[in-house]
Amino acid sequence: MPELPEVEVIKQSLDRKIKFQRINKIVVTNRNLRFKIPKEFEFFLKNKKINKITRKSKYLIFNLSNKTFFLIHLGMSGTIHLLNNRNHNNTNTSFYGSVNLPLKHNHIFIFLKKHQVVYNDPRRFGFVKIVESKKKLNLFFKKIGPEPLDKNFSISYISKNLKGKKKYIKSFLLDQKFVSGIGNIYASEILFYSKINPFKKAKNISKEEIKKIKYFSEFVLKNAIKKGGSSIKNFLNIKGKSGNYQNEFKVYQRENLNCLNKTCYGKIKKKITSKRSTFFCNSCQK
DNA sequence: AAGAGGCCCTGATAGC
DNA sequence: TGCTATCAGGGCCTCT
Repeated sequence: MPELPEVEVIKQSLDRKIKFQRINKIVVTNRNLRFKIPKEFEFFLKNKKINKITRKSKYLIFNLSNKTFFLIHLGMSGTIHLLNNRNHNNTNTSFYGSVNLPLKHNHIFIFLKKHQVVYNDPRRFGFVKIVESKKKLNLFFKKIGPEPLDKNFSISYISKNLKGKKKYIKSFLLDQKFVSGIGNIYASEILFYSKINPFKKAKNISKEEIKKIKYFSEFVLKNAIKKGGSSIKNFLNIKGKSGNYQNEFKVYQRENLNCLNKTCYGKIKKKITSKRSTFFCNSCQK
């Protein structure tokens, strides 16, 4: 579900609300996420203070008091719910008095002094990870490429990686080892702004096009963050509010509609590659 | 060895 | 109404 902007929105509000609180208790009701939650998970988190919450690509990172870390990846359908202890009675009813916690698929409950953090994930493609040191954290993220917002995502880095590659440019944008944080929605959107056909092979992407990819990757993600992320189905920030970026989509889920580029009379097409829908204008994306 | 596809899982929606 | 098929914001693993 969530790509970088949605995770960033969650990160910002979580950091504001639960920073400096201590973890009093953990309850795991289903350990079978993408990876099985290890036995020592609860012990690892108990009594640790949350110093701050950060983000790297699509991962939420809880920075804990003893220089350890706790990561959450939301997969396709994961959501975080924050319950305020003042407004509920510990029986999963409501938070902030208005939005209900889903009835099913609440797998992890983290009890803090003032709040409860609840991890919900119907499809269970998400996962959590405990990391014992900064060194191990760096090692883990070594497998993952720079974000579009990162200065390492440079023209020369992109050129070097695309060189001679037969893979479609869209697959590249989805490859987290090359660039991290972009998912299926924003890949289509970025290529539309860049006027590049998603099925163009990486080796045929020109220098000018690389510049556009770099520019619009950052542009699209930053805009999406500003709008509170995209809410397609069930993305809500921790206050239960949906994002607005879905109203800005130029191609995603706009199959057979007119191209929104004012000078173009094309229609938006949908094509599947590696089981993922790809949306594009076959007239102005060359 | 790069790159495509299968698979993990539940829920919403479309079509008959 | 009730069934079946298809599709979803992801990423790891296997096969060619």
